[in-house]
Amino acid sequence: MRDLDIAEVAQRSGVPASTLRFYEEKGLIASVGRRGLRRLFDPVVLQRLGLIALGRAAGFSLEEIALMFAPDGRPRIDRQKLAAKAEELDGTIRELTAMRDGLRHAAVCRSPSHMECPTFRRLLTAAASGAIGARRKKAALPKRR
Amino acid sequence: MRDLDIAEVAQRSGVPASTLRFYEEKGLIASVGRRGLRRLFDPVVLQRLGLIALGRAAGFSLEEIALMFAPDGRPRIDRQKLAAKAEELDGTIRELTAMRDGLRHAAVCRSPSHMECPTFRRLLTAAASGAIGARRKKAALPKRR
DNA sequence: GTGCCACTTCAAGCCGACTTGAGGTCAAGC
DNA sequence: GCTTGACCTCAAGTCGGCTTGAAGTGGCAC
Repeated sequence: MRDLDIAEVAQRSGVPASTLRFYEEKGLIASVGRRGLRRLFDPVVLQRLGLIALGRAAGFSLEEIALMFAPDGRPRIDRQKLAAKAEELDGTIRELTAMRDGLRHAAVCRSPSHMECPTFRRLLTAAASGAIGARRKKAALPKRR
Repeated sequence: MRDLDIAEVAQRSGVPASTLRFYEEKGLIASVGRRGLRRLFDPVVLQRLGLIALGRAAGFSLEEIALMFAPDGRPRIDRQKLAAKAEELDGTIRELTAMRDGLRHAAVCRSPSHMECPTFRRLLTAAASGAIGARRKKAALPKRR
């Protein structure tokens, strides 16, 4: 397949051109050349963008993701890091599950005020102790066209 | 109990003084007066900080949390919002669970490269489709002294 | 050959939740 | 009464991941 210009990559990947330039600047992707000023990308960049999206979804930072590609551009995915991230996710899942159940209870609880509900108060204690202190970003909805 | 100065509140709550001032500015907490320049807080602020921590842990923004207190300062917690947040968490939990399982598999997978592993490729597809696009913040470790 | 306009660069802006720093004040202990 | 230093204010900085805007360029259709 022939090389793609940035608009084509954007269209096929769903990643905005501005983000592609940003990723190139950060060394996450590379263009194979130019036609005039315009970047040309090898179609293989699409797979790479997929890996980047996966890494982001798994909670890796762009910097961490960058380290997962060898200088030659081949993925060099570290199984230990994957396992560590899986463990991290597992912890987060447990916290979120506790929080979800607590919220669900609080939402239907018949105590006159939340302050009098033991379940709510347990949540409060847990939050104060930092046991469920994970701060999460809102899911940044992928802008699919 | 007598009023507390900001250092006492910080110490008892684990919330830095700078954050307490910030929260006051945002209307999340209020001081009851001053001794000279220094803020004095009613001890009830500690409970309030607990609620704020809980809200943050549940994924509410400071702005949303501010709306959960009536002008008189009493919590006015909306059961619908709690239920909605619980649903949101539930979705996140499902995504994270899929991701965790995928990562775990990828970490032990015997395929020569991740690209040849069907499980990994499935994850890739899911991430690309936005089905698991939740971006989460790292848990901001509570600075307990 | 010339006009269009999608691309280019570079700097700056944005978001949320705070933190940091400079410079000022004042209650309390000596 | 004077020093001390913990507090005060206000502005600016930080972090990550992008987006936006102004000003420039050059390939391609006509």
